[in-house]
Amino acid sequence: MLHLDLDAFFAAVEQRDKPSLRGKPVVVGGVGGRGVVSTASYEARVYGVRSAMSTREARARCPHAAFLSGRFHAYRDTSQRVMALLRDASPLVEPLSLDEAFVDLEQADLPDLTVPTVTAFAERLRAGVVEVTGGLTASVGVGTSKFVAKIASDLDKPDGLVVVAPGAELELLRPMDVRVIPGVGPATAERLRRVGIHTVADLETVSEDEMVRLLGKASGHWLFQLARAQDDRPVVPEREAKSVSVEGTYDTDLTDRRLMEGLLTRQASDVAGRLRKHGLSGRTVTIKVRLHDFTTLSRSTTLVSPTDSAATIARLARALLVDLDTSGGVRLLGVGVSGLADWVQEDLFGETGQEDEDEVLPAVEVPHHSRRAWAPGMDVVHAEHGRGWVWGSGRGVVTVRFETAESPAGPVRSFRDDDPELSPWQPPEPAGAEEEGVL
DNA sequence: TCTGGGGTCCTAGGACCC
DNA sequence: TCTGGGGTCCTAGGACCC
Repeated sequence: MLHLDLDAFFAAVEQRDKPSLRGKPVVVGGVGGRGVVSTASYEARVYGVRSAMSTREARARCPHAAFLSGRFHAYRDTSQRVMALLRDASPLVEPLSLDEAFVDLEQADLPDLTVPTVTAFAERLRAGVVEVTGGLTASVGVGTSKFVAKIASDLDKPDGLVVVAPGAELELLRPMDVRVIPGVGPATAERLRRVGIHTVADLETVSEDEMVRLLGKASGHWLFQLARAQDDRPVVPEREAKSVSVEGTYDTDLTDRRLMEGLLTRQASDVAGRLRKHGLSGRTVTIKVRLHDFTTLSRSTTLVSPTDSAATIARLARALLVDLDTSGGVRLLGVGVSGLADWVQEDLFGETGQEDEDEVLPAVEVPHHSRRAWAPGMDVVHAEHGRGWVWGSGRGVVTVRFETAESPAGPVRSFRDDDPELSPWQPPEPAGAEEEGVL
């Protein structure tokens, strides 16, 4: 297995494209008041600038660095060249991000997998990266598993190569801090530290039961394996997306609910656009709200069938916000869709492809249907309170959320599902296409 | 005015069904 | 009136990765 990692990728692309930045500290990341560092060039790292550090702190540490917000099309373009190079070398390539990938060497066209052979192969790949990227360097690790290859690629950065010979894995790992293990972050490391586990060697002395008690089922079993360098995960070239989301942190905390609703509406529209672009739709809509004190809340709701409609996602997102107390101020808002399907729901509301975000659904009274299957999020109804939409149903009760002029996600009322006051809104056409109870 | 944005995976509790 | 399990789906939160 081979793991390749492009060195200080975003910053390196900037230095490649702007010669004046070469040899100088470059920081790519959020440049706003609440930005964080995405990548620091090695020149900036000398001053202690690190990924995930606030840009404010990075500026304090290295005021003369160039602070850039990033050009993602350039990064994507460069990444694609590297991935194409890797796929030339082996059909089994698994990109982990724009700057990282695993390559299955068993599928590469190599005479054998001895250390000298894979070393020469890896050096050719590294030279290839410099060539196709116009001068970027990569660090590469090779080992008998993903785990070992990934750790190896980290050992001689930047522009390095480490090949771990079969059988040498544990000797290499044992003295290392548990934090080197992918999946062991600050919280897990702290839990382990409290019971006196600092190194992989320490970890190896813990029984599997003990590990599960300490870290839970999945992590416990997994870490027990990794402590023994046991990892047979295959290279998975294509993964299906499981969610699509958009979020934003604002320079000053939000307090205006109408503004929050407007921002969620915009984000919903962005999410819907990305869903459509990839031919996806999803059933679960989630909002994320980070309060002024960094408390992070999420609220979600699941539709009967998947949607890619900006109006539907926006409506649900705004309604999910209603129950949250945001009076202390909100620093982040986000909208996501999960439960993805690779098909799109028949256009229930007769909406056209280019729906209007602030579209007002036509009010059409239709005869009352008793014992109808009310579909949360999908059924729009009329009652004396105005137009509303079904928020939940079951046990003969339908909950309706009404849209009012003051609030797009207004008051909630419950009805018996045969309440004559409820009349479902239905698309004006097509005639004869009525599907009673089926949504 | 510490603390981004886009993701994945796991856990735990409750509803619901058989 | 008291008392089963197992499985699945949903929601909320949290850890983690790049």
